[in-house]
Amino acid sequence: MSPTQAAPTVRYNFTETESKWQKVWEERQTFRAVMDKARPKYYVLEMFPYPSGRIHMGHVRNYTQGDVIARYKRAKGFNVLHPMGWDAFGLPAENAAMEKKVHPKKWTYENIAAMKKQLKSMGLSLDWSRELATCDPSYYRHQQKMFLDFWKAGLAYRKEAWVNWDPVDNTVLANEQVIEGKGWRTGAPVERRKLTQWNLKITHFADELLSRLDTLDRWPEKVRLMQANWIGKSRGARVFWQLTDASGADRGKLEIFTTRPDTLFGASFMALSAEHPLVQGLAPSDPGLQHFVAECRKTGTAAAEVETAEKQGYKLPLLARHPLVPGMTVPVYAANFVLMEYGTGAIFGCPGHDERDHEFATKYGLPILQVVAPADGTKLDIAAAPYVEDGLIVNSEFLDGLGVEEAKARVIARLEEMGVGKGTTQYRLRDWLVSRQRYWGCPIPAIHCESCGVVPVPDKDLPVQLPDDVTFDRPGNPLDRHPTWKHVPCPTCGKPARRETDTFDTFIDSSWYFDRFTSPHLETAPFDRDENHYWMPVDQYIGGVEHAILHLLYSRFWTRAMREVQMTSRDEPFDGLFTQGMVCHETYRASDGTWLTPEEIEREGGKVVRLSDKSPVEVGRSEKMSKSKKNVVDPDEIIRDYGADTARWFMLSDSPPERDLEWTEAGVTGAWRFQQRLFRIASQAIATLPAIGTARPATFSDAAVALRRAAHKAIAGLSADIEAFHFNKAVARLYEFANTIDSVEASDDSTRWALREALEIFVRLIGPMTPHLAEELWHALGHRSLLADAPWPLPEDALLVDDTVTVAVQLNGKLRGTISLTKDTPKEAAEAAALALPELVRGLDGKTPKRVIVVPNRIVNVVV
RNA sequence: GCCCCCGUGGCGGAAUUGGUAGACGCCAGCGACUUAAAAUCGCUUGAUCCGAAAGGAUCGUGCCGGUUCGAGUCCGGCCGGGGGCACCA
Repeated sequence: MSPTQAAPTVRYNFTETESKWQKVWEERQTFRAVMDKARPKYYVLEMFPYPSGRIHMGHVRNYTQGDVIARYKRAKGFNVLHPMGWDAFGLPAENAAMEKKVHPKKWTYENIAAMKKQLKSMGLSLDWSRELATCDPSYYRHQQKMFLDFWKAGLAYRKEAWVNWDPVDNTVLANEQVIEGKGWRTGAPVERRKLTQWNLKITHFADELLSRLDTLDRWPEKVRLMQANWIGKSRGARVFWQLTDASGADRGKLEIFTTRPDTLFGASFMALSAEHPLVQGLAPSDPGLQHFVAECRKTGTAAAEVETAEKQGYKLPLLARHPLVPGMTVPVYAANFVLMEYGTGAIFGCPGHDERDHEFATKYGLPILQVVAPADGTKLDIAAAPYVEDGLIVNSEFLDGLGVEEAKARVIARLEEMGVGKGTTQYRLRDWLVSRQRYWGCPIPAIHCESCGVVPVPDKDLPVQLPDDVTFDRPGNPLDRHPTWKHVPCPTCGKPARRETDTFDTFIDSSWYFDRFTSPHLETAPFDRDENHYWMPVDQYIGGVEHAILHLLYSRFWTRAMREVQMTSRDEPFDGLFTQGMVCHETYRASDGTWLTPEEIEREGGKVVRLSDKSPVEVGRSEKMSKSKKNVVDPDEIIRDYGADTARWFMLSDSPPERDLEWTEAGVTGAWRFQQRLFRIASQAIATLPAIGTARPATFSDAAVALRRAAHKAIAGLSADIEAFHFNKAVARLYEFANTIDSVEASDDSTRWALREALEIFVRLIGPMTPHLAEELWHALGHRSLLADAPWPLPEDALLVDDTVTVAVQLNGKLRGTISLTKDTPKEAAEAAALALPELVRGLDGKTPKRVIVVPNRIVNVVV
């Protein structure tokens, strides 16, 4: 297109334009979701943020992806629910209270206000009327009620157990929140403490949580695998061993769990956890054992420690009678490598076929028996190394000659017959420990009474509200030391009693917020059944992979718990899940080793130097943006300098959304230039376009047809890309389409008509990604309605297929050239055309083809 | 240790079911416009070799091997990077 003479450079004023359209969307309540059973719904949700104070680039990426889906589905005619809220309870608020002397509530709500403003500047198609914060009593009162229902149904219980204690946050942690022996937030090595704590019975659903993973076909394989491993199902057997003391007197039964009952004839000792009740019972009268138990407790659970820790045992004054070999007894040990939490806290040692047992037996001079032999007859030195592979059973009476799997079945049958064992399934998953000794969380609605025990808070007294007047001048739980809050009469007998001062793990808050979004203002129940039934499940959930186990498993559990108490009939909360990658940036280090922010450096030639004194800077690899490495870029500044559309466009370009994205200055300016270029192309073209609604020409010029093909193919391609979360490909496709539009010479009426069509399509296609620019251009094209309300364009099928195709011609699989053929040219004709290709003739060098393979519309391969 | 994922130009990355490897973008280089710069526009850009040029040849998707008319894609074995779990019996 020829620019008008001396045309001033058209500049797109994003600041003005973006706030203009944001205001229009807000005034018209464009994105407000209302239940309409006549229309298909689509629920798009991004994991809601913790109100830390400012949004970061990870949020920008997450919400941009969600917004593309939401706006696209909306244009496709779905009734879209796209809400936003705040995961507002949690420790940072308490830490701020201690450091900055500001109340957690004030701190949290100020952060929410600041972040809401930031999110609004991104131009997200959110229904803000459904906003919620989990720290609001109007939210957590329902949570307390649900917990009481679960308690009544036997899904919540109190138990004394060895638990993980985070010494920095001064609270217990659930198993899922201990990563490599360290607290998930603090990174401090966790300690073992024996405490009575509230638990939710997630293990009740272990099998279902595992088997239903197979049906979640719109979840990443990786997440399903991680959950499956976490649940950790093992088939095996429980075996009962009769215990005696040295004199042969009966000392009761010992139950062990094993996944290798086939090796039972190889048993040479029993090992019990130091926390096993039997050991605990013997310890008081045995100072040596007491000392051993104390030593075991000291050993941490950190990976490095566990790896290097030597196997230790303490021989108990007991013998165990082999259930299948009359007269045979084995010694019984307390051992440091047996976990109380798994199985029965006791194992039988088979050193011939287990690494750990082998190490233990070698150390204590216990017999090492071979009961499995390699199927190929290879002789083994079983004293030197255990044999853990598959093979045939030997030295095992009725099991001899059987394969491992068959032997397992046979021995279980025999154990059951004799009443000394049974086949069982064991899970690695433990119940969810939900008590936290912290203030800024949802109070657990229970009351401890000396005579009545632990009693639920009556419904009429809900919600149990957090008191505001608390102090943070000392470590520990402010609720516990509050002068009056915990002192209440027992609801059952009326005598003085004590309120539970622990609060819930904040992962409970996030286990049902998606349900609450379906009727966020309902006071009488967590949600309206009808609304919930219409909107749920979440059709597309988007968030970080770091919640693969934690939040996503807890939410799946909570949904089932609600089903158990008849609140819903649903099994699964999230139909589709997408896990986005992190936002990374190069790291910079000054010569003195301190980290520098991207603003503190500059590039001079090929060198990177410090802005302040031009000293050299060491450029490190790209890592996740983090305050400690200072490699952060503030979304606010990007939006101010380049606009929300540029930030969004860059987030979607280049990197596939599930992979990590490297944030670069060059990438952002590139995205910005494209916004400007688009605006220019469109603005210049619009002057030459026929008026809106001009009748479609009867015939099209070749140029017009080519443009129309490009436009309609772009619709089909882009739709497919968005549905598949291939945003980077969608962006590339839009670049190509823009290049095509830019190169058009609109020299006749049909081409000008096609150009308007192409621009209108283009603007609608970029709508989900750069909504402000798209809305502005839509308006400039002459539309009076909002692009946000415009339907997605429909491609004309006839324009999606080409009438000529380029076919590759190969000689022995190597490309010699290409030929242009009409689509669906018969094989014979294609072969003839290929054989006539000069490059092929030259390559053939007079030889006769032995065979010609023709793949229609694709390739002709000539073999000699 | 066990389980899983990923290795494609200077970079981010494309490439239906095996069928023209490198789309699109970034960076870089050259040129146009300009007094100049910025902005913008145009061209070049996997490697090596032959040729003045047009053009041509060979190699090339981490490495080795296999299946196939044909392999980035499938199979086997290595090497490298990342993630999850971890004394789970």
